[in-house]
Amino acid sequence: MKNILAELRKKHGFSQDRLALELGVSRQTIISIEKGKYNPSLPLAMQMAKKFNTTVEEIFILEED
Amino acid sequence: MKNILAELRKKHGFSQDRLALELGVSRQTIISIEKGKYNPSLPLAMQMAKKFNTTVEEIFILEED
DNA sequence: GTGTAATGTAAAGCGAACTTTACGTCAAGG
DNA sequence: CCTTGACGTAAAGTTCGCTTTACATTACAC
Repeated sequence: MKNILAELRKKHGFSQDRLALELGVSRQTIISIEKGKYNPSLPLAMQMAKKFNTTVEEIFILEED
Repeated sequence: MKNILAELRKKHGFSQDRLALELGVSRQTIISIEKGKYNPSLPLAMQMAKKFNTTVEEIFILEED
């Protein structure tokens, strides 16, 4: 899974810290997801899509196994 | 989080067993998600959307806290 | 040069997602 | 009847998502 979260976040003028706050998660969580260390949970992914007025599929790219 | 997975699955003529097989997860996982016991991981949710030619947002409904 | 904002790493701990195994129910068909 | 398919529950174990804390780096302001 790749994602364009960092790009989207910057485009909307958020710091990692502020985004974390608004999504109700820790800054570590944002960093780890942006860096591809792990995938967000489904509800978190959906909150992100909602916040940036887009869809889960546009932020996260499903790759083949 | 609510979801219409069971409905979609039946509409496409899959048993829980067969869907699990095609998604590469256990039948327990399908049952638990349909019953709302827990949320799927993001990649699993996206595979489901892909399989049913729809989007994550149409299968899973984000609720407020 | 000292502060402070933004980004990053690391590690320990907790609960959630998922697996495997095993057993129970109920309906339909032979 | 008895089997077989589809659905369900339960419990124990592993891995992953997320938290908290603490510390390092870079860059820009004053």
